Order: sequence, then structure tokens, then C-alpha cells
Amino acid sequence: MSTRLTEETCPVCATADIICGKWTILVIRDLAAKRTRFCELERSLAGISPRTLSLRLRGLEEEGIVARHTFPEVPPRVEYSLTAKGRALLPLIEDMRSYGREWLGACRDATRAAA
Amino acid sequence: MSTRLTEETCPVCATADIICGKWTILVIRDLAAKRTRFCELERSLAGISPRTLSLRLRGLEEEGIVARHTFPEVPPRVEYSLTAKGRALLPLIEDMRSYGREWLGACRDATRAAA
DNA sequence: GCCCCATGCTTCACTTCCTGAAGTATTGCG
DNA sequence: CGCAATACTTCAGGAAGTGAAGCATGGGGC
Repeated sequence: MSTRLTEETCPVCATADIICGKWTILVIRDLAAKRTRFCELERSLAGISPRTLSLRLRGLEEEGIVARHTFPEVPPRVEYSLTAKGRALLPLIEDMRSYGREWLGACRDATRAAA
Repeated sequence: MSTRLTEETCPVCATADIICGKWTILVIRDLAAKRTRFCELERSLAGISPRTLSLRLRGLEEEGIVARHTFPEVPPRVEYSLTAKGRALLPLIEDMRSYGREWLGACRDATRAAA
């Protein structure tokens, strides 16, 4: 599915190519909840492997959805944040949240519970 | 990611578990565009394997998002359609369509172009 | 009469993707 | 000195998806 992003791709396909990668939408959700550090995301996304997290963040950065800032410290400190292009996905995440509450019996918001 | 749907799952996770399966959101998109037959979906979803399409439809039916109607004919005729629970996903698909148009340079809607 | 087509799948071998576990460099703390 | 922290990387193994072929049945074309 990842090689269908051509100039003739439909917009739903194009968006799906990005957000349907495993864990991707949850990475964006947690960045929106002001989790900025790799280790923070690793903890809040229980079950993700560090390799996959790194791949997802790298891909989102390359797509311009996430910005990466490194600070020359020890241990190394990298902070990730959503760009405007990333924040434009928040309405979709809100709709997913509403849908989950209404149709899937999911009441507890992970980001709020973890706060 | 598929085993995290517990009673404490957050609503975004719960929704992601469903729509982020590969091809799933596109199956729902095409059912919304009144493609009802297995072979129609097979053609409109270029690249999907028949096994995966069958798995996706079966999973969506089990989730109550899709309804399946069989007609005792030869060759066999099965028609799939969205339930109310399935149609409730259409705002998400619209969000994805808007996002794709605005941010990903995707203008042509596959469902419209194929019509 | 045989071959091909249609539908809605299933099976199998192979490829791709993700995870679990371990590792890396460096500094600080007990 | 050992452990912890961070932000990753590497590797072996498991899970998921694809490509190709197959199945049953009836109809149409040659």
C-alpha cells in the first residue's frame, strides 16, 4: 500500500498511506498531548518496539508532520513536536475518539488517564 | 496492536484497531461509494489480495460495521453494505479526504474517477 | 463438446513487516 | 564500580500480506 502515493492517488489513499502505518496515529495523538521525548512516547505507547517508534518518527519527520529538535546533552535529548501539517490531523483524531466512545464502548482516554 | 482492545482501551486506540488494518478504511470508502460485490471491491482496490479482502470483510462483519447478504445464485452473489455503525465512520473518511487534498497534493478522488 | 468467463472465496509458498531482546556511548548517582 | 537514564541500532523469530493457483457451478462462444 505504501507505493501507491502517485500524482494520481486519491486523497483518502494518500492519507491512509500515512496514518494507517502501525502505531502512527497513536504517535500523533501522544505528540498532541505534549509528550515530546522518545522515552515518553515509548512508555505511553505500551507494546511498541523502539525500532518501530524510531521508524515512525523518522517517517513523520520526512513527511513534514513532525519536527525534531536535538539538544547537545548527555544523555541525548531529542524533542519531537507536531508541525502545522501534523496538527491538521487532530480533527481526524477527535473524530476517532468520538467514534470509539460512541460505538466501541471505549470510555477511558489513554492520554487523560496517563496524565 | 490488535490485542489491546480491552475494557480500558482508549477510544482512539479502539478506533485505530479497526480502521488502521491494511486496506480496511479503503474497503469502507468503497462500500460507501455503493460498491457492494466482492469482485467490484477487488477491482477498485488495486493490489489487494482476495484473501486479504475476504479477511477484511469478515472482520468488519464480525465487528458489526458491514452487513453481508447472500443470494442463492450461480455464480454466487454476495452483497456487502455498511451498517449504521459503518456509516458512522464516514466523517473520518471525509476528514481523511480533506486532509489529503489540502496537505498531500492528492486531488483525484479514486471513487469519483472510477465512476 | 470444449474452453473460457464469471463469482467468491481458499490454499500455499514467499516476502515484508513488527517485536523481543540485547547492545551502544556517555554522564551522573549511590 | 554498578546501575540508571536517553535515543537509538542490530538480529532472530513470529506475524501479516501478496502472488499464483485452485475450487464449484452455470452460461456462452466456437
